[in-house]
Amino acid sequence: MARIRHSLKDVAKEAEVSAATVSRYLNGTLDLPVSTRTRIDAAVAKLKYQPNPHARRLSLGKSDTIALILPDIANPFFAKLAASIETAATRYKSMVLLHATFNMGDRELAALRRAAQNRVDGVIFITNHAPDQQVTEELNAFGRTVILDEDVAGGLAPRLLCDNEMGGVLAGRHLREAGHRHVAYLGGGSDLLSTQARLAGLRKGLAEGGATVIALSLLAGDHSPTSGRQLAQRFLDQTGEVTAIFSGSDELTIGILEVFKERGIQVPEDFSLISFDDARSLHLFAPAITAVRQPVEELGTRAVDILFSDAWDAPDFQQVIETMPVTLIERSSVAAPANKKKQAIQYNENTQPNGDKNE
Amino acid sequence: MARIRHSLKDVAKEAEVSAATVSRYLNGTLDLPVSTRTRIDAAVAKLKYQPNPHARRLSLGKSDTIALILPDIANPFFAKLAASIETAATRYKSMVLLHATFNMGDRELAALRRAAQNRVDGVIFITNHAPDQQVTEELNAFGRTVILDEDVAGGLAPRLLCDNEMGGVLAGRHLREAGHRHVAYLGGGSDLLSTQARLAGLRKGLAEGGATVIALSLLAGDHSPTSGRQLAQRFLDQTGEVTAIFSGSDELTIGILEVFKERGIQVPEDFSLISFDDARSLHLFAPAITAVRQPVEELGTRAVDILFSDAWDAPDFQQVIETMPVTLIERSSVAAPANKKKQAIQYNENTQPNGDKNE
DNA sequence: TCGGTTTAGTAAATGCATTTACTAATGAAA
DNA sequence: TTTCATTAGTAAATGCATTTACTAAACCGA
Repeated sequence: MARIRHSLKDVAKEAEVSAATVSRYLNGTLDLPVSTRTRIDAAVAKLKYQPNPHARRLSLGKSDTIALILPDIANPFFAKLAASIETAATRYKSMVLLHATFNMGDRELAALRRAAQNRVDGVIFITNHAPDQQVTEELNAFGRTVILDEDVAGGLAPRLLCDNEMGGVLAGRHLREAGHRHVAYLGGGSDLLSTQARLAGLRKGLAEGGATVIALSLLAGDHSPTSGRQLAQRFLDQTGEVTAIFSGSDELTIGILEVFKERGIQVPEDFSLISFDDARSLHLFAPAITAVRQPVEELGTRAVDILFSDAWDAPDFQQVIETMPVTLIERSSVAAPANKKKQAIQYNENTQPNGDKNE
Repeated sequence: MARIRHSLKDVAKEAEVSAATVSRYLNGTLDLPVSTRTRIDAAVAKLKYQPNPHARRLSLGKSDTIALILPDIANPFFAKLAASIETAATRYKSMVLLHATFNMGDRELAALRRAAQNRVDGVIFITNHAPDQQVTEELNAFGRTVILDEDVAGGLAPRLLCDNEMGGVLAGRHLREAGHRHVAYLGGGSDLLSTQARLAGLRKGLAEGGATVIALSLLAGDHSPTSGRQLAQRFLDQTGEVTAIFSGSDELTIGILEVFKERGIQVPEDFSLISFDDARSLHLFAPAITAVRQPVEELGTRAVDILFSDAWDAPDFQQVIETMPVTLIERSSVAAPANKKKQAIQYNENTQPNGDKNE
């Protein structure tokens, strides 16, 4: 029942000094003789004084708060990211305001506006689609944003991404070493820079050593099990010679596995599979799923560190792109390609032959 | 580059009225003739006026913000809860401040204090351990808290829980019907009311129809894979006649399955298993895990509705306990008990751990 | 003792929206 | 014509911490 709130003025009266004195003493901007100090301390203790944060923020124009804008906190990858961000923010005595956008432009815009309006100390922005111009503008207008996980074309802010291309390379190399030559990438939208980087990496990894490979890419709008299901269905309708799948996220993998399970398709017997993110408990899946793991924790921590770094005035800080390494976690979803005769495929426009070195 | 911020005064000057007029008009507390209205609208548009939220909050003493205090946002169950809470809060034009406590009393205390200090409009409090007195006091001192998911003894706040006892009953009944008579509950601390309710339910469900049963309970401090591993290890050391396990959460289930996998123990051949929460993709596990599902989404939405309901002045509102129904999702982790009385106890120490631990 | 420097503070302005209590002017009814 | 009611507003107080610019007094050295 700590009902009555006391203000600085009350403390000042109690300690028989001015409010300014109390404020400055409490903020360490004023040295005082022991006697005064004692009186103020006593008054603070007696009245259980705690500065009113709203007044404080009004006065200081800042909020001890950062905004975390992300597609969906129920997605385990973002949940883990959020966890490490929250923990890191606590170290900077900052609180975290959560905004889920579901990749909808208007929500992204609303969240950004709200953040700016609230004078948050910084924004961590994560999106899974190529945001429209308005969003980018709002983003750029706000001074202190870190773009995390997915690049935003035209965004004027430091970026922190995982090494998407390397992820593709690791997957491609691993599949090639298992004997695969025809691989499908089922992933997020083709307008995403991460998609492009991963695909490029995949091709590179597959082609290492001069193998002739085909990487088919089926792309979906978002990283969700629902999209995964759709992609899996489309994939099964036009699989051709493909023997392995590189999935763009655990979320997609879920959908893919669901469809496979329903149709009685076996991994890795029928198709090998590599996932991306490794934020779910893939090691307990049937079969345990091999995946490219993003360094989730490090990404979150580092994003906050960047936000609170004092390099923001540096000339090209808004241009900085930082990349964190990914690792391949080998489990049981990759095997040698099945030796099954299938009908020849017609490649549609999505199909891109790659590599033509000698062999 | 929306650099210059304009205040109410600027708008007033521009529209040639007083600040009070603008404020009252904007807040709908003042009817104005069209001419004045037009001038104000024009001024607002021209200056792109947006009220300074800090000033607003200082003035109103409220914050359009609720605090969500939970053990760990990386836990999928809480992540889903957070997602539905955030969505619901948005409907009330409220933002969500995230605080992870890792079930540590001091963090809970700090988060609660911070919330109170920040004059948040409400708190949703989730804990997984029996909080100490200080926490309970702080909780009670704050006027508007909903206790979610796990009861807090002595807490003066409306509670919203799932029907834990019914969860136990459903599990017990299902296991009994499969032929099990000796079941172990591996769950959270015994001081948790949820644990007691589930155990009671489990016994009830097992005993229905007059069967003689034994429910062994091994309890751990927290709902984490690490605890799950420990419990599984302890369980395997003293399993006795037990043929089935009821796990207190998906998190514990993860740990249990990891240990089983390492030791080559099969579910459901060696032991049947039922999990609680169903917030992970248990349907893709090997085997697909039967689980008691909590209505996560409804819990989150309802918690927010309670927070913003206007029943807070009602006499016994602080005493209300609301319960939501759970459902049993049958998958493939429950089978008839193994017929192996003897070998149940001794497991070869030399069994090779093979799976990787996630993390 | 003069001039300069610390020491120990303080008054007042700043950040800004909200709300209460009030006035001035116009119109309408008696 | 007087009076009441309505319309169209406004001044000032409230919420509260912070910071700048300043003073009064004590102290120190020459």
